[in-house]
Amino acid sequence: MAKDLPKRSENYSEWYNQIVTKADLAEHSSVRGCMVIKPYGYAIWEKMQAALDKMFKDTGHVNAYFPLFVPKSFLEKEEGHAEGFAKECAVVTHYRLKTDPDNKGKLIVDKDAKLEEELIVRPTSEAIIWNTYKGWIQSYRDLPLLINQWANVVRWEMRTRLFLRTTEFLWQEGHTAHATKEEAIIESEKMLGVYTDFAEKFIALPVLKGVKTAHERFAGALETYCIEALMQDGKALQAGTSHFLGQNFAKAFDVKFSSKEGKLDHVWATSWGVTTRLIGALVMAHSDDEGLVLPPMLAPIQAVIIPIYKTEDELKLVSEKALQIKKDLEAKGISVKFDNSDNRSPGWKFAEYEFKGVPVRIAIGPRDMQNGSVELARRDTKTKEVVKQDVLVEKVVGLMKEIQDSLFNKALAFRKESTHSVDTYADFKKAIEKGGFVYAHWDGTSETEEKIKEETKATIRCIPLDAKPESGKCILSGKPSAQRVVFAMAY
RNA sequence: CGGGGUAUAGUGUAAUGGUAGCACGAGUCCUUUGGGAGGAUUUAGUCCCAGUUCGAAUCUGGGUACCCCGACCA
Repeated sequence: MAKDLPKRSENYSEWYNQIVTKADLAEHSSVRGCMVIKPYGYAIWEKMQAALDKMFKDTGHVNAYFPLFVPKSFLEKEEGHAEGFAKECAVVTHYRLKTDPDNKGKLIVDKDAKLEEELIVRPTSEAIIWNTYKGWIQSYRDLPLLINQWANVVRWEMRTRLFLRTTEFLWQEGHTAHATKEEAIIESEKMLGVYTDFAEKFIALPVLKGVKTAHERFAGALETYCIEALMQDGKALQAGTSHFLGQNFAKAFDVKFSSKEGKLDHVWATSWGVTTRLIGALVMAHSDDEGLVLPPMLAPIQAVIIPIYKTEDELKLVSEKALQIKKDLEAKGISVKFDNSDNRSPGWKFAEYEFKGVPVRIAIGPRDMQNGSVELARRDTKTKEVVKQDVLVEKVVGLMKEIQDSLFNKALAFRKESTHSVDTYADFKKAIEKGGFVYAHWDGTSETEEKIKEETKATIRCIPLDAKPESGKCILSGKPSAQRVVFAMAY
């Protein structure tokens, strides 16, 4: 392997780091904890954005944009929220620099330019948004208010990893206001459903829907819904969250509406988000020891055409055919790259596009010109076949769906074989050691949850929404439990 | 934020305190092209700031960044 990629089985985290950097998705920037998302990685994000944005619009949401800065006093207003985020905030204290009189060419903070009130770089936007919503909502006629924003946020993390956890990251955050509790709960569950559809249909990643325990709940929420995915190393990754915020923010920011009956009441809120972390999930879910594997629905390049030739004449003939194929495929909505660069050998190109996870490769050379064929290779299974040119378009269109489905089914099968149910603490420890999702009974207390985390490092990923009630005994305390919850080692 | 480690050309790596070298890459030219082609030639580097020394990539102090292990987390 010319890229010298470590095997997943030998060093999973190094394998991940190298795929991200060598497939040109992202690199470390010279700013601590921050990454540069490179064009190929950003193209994946743009495809995610396009798909999600449509799903949000289709469910009645509109986009808006709120400021990057949050006055400290706003962040303070919702107590739980403030406590939860205080430890990881970047704070702006001054608004001006000046040249250093003692050190020419250097800039220093101008002490005279201290802000009256510090500004927090948003770790999330509830505070600034609810402060704004106060002016927008007076009547039940203003509700529901269904707004999303695409933005960057900053959370000052101790340890960072490309896409999975960086100091600054990109996301979308939906913030909605409703007249009734029921409607807000329906909204937060609906958006969890949107995330589930997106994960399964686009990322080809099966996810568990559930609610977080009190301990893992979003700061300021009454209920946090989540989708949890399983990565190939057996660790869980939270892929999206949706929060039912109750009236906490409405009360903190005094957002009231008058109902049809003329009664004043605080509105009910939700917020929900997914981040560029999804790109990390995508990499860890499908890629293999040969590099990145992208599901067709999110691949920036869905098919690459590589010409093979010896002479100029051959190149001309092959190019004509290749361009025709490109046009035909594009007419079917498939994004195609024809790589006719002459400074790389075909072999090099094969390896390169394989590493970058392009789902389908079409090679066409003089031999194919004679036979009316092409060589068609798929990235996920690494299989090749020779197909006739006249059925190629149809074949590739079919492959897009086939590869997408196959990736999902493979991930689903992996999750199935990595999911276990246990009834004793000893079995639990063994199962956690092996990795994967572990269903076990839990007595519902934070004490038990924390003790299990201390002893095994496993956390409760979620209380699954679709689980059947099943009475049993808590694996640690032996106290009664009404249903199993999902434990795992997590990112 | 605590413990440990690392920092040399675009990348990866060498160099007892004494001429900074090698490979890959990149540029140019020629031959090549059905699974990471070959030759010729050119290119470029000691993380930053101090200190010790006749002399520092090498020793000392400080800074910064990255990696690993913990605590925190989308």
